[in-house]
Amino acid sequence: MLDLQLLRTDLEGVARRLESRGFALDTVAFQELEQDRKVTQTRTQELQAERNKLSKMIGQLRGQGHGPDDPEVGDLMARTVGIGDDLKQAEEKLGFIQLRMQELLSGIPNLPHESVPVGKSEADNVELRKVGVPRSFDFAVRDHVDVGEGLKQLDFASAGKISGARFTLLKGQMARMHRALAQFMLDVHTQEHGYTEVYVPYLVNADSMRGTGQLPKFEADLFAVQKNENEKLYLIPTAEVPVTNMVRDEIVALEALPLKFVSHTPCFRSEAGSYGRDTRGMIRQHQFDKVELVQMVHPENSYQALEELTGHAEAILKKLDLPYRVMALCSGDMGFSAAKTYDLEVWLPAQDTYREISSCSNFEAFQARRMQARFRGDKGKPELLHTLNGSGLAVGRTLVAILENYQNADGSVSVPAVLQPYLGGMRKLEA
RNA sequence: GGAAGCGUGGCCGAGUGGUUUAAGGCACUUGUCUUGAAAACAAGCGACGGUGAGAGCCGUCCGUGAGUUCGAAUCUCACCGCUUCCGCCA
Repeated sequence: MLDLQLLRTDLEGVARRLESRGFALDTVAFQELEQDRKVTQTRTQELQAERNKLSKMIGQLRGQGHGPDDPEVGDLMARTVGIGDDLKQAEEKLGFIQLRMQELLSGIPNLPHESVPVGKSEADNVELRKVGVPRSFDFAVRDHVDVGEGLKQLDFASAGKISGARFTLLKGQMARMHRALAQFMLDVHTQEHGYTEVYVPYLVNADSMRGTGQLPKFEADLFAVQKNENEKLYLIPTAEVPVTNMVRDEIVALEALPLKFVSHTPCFRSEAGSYGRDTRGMIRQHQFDKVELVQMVHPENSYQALEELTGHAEAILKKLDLPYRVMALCSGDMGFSAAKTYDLEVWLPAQDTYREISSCSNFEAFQARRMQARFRGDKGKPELLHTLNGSGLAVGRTLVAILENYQNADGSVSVPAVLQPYLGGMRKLEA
C-alpha cells in the first residue's frame, strides 16, 4: 500500500511513476473521493465534538447533584436531540468513503525504485552478471524429466493419478536429494549468513495475505480451504507470507534490527493464468518446496540489504556449482508489491536457456504499511520497517538444475560435492 | 467437542455508566549530582487521523464488530484469541 499522504501531495508524480509499470492510476476518481472524504470527515467530527461537549456538561451537573428532572439538565438533553441521527448518518457515509478509499489504495502497486530499468515485459529485463560456465556435453542432453524417469525416481504418472496435473512424486535417492537440498540451504543460511530458522503455519488467514499483498488482487492464484461458514484459510504460496507477517502489528526495538529469518516450506500455487506454460516436468507445480529468506530492516539499509540477500541466494548456486545469471527486473515485469527485484536464473542445458530459480525483492514500506510493521526510531517515534525477501532457493527447481547439469552419458547423475555429506557420502544417483 | 476464566498504551497493571485528560509502575528521553557510570532526585513520555503558517485545536482508539444511552474501558449480544481443566488425538 502506498502512503496516502503521498497521493494527496503529489498525485500526478505518483501516477507518472506507476505508468512505467503499465498501471493507470485513476486520478479523477481519487480526487473526487478525497474531496468527499474531507467534507464528510469534517462534518462527522464537528458533530462528535458537539455531542461530547453536551454530554460532558450533563455529566458535570449530575456530578454536582442535579437530578435527571432538573431543568438545567433537561435543557442540555433537549439540545442533544437530533445530533444522534445526524451523526449516525455522517459516520456511515464516512465509513463507506473510507472503505472505498481502502479498496482503491490496496489495488495500487508499489512505486518502482529509481534504479529499476524502465520496460514493458520480461524482454526488457537487464542482465547484470553471469556466473559460472555452462558445461559442454559430448552426448545428447536429456531434460530433467527424461533423466528422472530414466532413473525411475521421478513419477509423474503416480502424481497425476493421486492429485492431477502439476504435481510431482519423487522416490528413493531423488526424494532424499530433494530433502538434502533443503537441509543444505538451511544450514548455509543459518550458519554462514546469520539467519534464524523458523517453522511456520502453512495455512494462513486473510489478514496475513493482505499484509504481504496477495489479497485482495490475486485470490485466483491461491488455494484456500473453508475453515468455517465465514472464514477461509489460505495455503501459503511462499513462506514470505507467514514469515513477514510475524511483524504485523508489531513495534520492533531499533536494536533488534535487522531481523533475518529463513524458512523451509511447501508452497502452493494455483497458477491461474499460466495454462499451457511449462506443462512438462516440475518447473511449474501446484506444490513445491522452497527455502525463503526474509529480512525486516531499517529503511536506510534496505537497498544494501537487497544486495546482501541476493548474494546469500547466489551463494547456494555457487556452492552447488550451477551456472546462473542475475537479472534486474524492469518496471513492467516486477511483482505488485516490489520496489525492486533481482531474479536469479539458473542454466538449464536441455532448454538451452536460463530459468528463474530465485526472486529477491525489496518491498520498502509497501508491505509494512499494510501490516503496520514498525520499529521505534531514534526520536522514539514508530516508523515503518522495510521488508525484503528472496528464494534461497526454490528446492524443486534446484533439483531440476542438478539433474540436467550433472547428468552423465550412462543416465546417472553425479552428486554435487557439497551435497555428498547430506547423502551419506553418495556420489551418484543411479537406477 | 465440553466447562470456567481472561483480553487495557512498548511492557506490567488499576479502573463496574459521567470532572478519565485511562491511576501507578517498568522501560525510554532530558536535566541535576558524578572524573565516568550506577543510584537518587526532577521533568517529559501512547498510537492513528483531521485541521492549521505555527503554538495549538478537534476526532478516533481499552481484542473485533454490532447494540443500549445525552454519555460506554465499564452494560447487552455475537465473533476472535489466550489460559486452565475435561474429552479426543499424532
